Amino acid sequence: MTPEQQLEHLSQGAVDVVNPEELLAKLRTGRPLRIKYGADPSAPDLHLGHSVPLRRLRRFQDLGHTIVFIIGDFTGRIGDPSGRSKTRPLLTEEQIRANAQTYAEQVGHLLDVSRCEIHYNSEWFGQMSAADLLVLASHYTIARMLERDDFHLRMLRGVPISMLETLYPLVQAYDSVAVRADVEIGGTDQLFNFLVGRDIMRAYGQEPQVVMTWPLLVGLDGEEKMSKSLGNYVGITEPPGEMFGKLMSIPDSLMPEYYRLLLDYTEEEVAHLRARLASGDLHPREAKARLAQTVTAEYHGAQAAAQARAEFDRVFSARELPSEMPEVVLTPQDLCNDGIWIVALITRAGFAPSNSEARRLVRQGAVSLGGTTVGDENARVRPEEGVVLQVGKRRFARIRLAGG
RNA sequence: GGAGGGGUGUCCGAGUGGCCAAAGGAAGCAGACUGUAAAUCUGCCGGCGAAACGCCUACGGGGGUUCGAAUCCUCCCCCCUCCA
Repeated sequence: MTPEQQLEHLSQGAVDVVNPEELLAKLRTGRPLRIKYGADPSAPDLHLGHSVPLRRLRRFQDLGHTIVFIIGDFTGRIGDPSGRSKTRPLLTEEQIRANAQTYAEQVGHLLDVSRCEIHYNSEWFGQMSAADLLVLASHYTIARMLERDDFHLRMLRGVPISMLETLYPLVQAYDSVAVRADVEIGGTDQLFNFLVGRDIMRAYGQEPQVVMTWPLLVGLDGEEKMSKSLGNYVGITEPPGEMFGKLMSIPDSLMPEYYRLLLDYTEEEVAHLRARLASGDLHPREAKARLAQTVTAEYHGAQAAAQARAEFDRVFSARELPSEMPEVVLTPQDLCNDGIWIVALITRAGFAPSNSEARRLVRQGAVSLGGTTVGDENARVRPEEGVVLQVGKRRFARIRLAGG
């Protein structure tokens, strides 16, 4: 590939490239570029949102460039108290190592980790003196820091901003200095931080990194960005069935975006997809199933993905029982006298966190045993071996009777 | 340092002495429908309990006033705004 072609290939779908000429110049040197990617040491559960930039990193890697992961263990150990509602728990060194390990494993689904450089930013911040930190801080101004949209809004809304938070962008920027990054990539929410990186690199006499950002993947709710804390995510290590099912639950309106960010559809291809959906040429359900199957296949292989799809059709379209389900073992004592209380059975199966919740489910007609709805919350039941308890549309368990 | 405002359920947010397990919204769950765990509509949505207009827990934390407090007093912790 010529440098021009590489530029084209690498920036496909990017929102910001600051700036393309610099990247082209770097590519023309022919040397492997150093591509920085910051990893959060507190979130070892990678999800499809992370996969968007990770897939871009793969393109860089495939072209022979060097991926430099930076694990923010230094900052992770300080913790940021300003998170208002949820104070982030401080991480110990062991936790961070463990997280980094799982992180690497998960990234391994998308990249050749053995060819990546991995750094902990405590490598350089651990040595840094207070004086050094002040020098770093002197290179930036409060006014510029508060330009950041996030801070700006918080100021307007009266939401607290800690001093530490204002230091974060600088710390992150200095990471770029430490690893001599050529390019830093991430989500659009990182644009400001990345740009601070350019300024700080200049301040330390380095050529500024090229900054590239991609859209944030919207979560399953179709509203907020995908994140673990919002619970609207698909983890990349989730089993095929879960992954497929979760993807089938996205609002129809989200499909084009998912095709674009997860399947690398170009604008033209996305437009074509929209057209086919609008004309009725392609059924939305079919489009979503293909999306779900393709994504699932990327992490679990084509066969597992096809199975997940078949299973989904079976349970939700044909309303049949899933081929596999957890078991609940009942002992003779559980069934003593007149059987087991239906509510107790539900909580035993783990389908409700409290008796009250289980009662509600029964009242709402969500519970069935062996295909027969149990509508009386005070009912006592005496299930046979192998009978299936179903709660709602998607929770199933097979009853097993223990010997004696 | 001074003055003022505020901390409510998973989240946002009303509530200023009993009618408050606490309006409303979001999320979540369930039912109907369907093309799916989409969309839409309806219901539920602290716990315990056979049930109760029953008990327990809950409105930043402690103490107090009162027959009775999310609501009043007091001390403490935390946050915001303006001034310096």
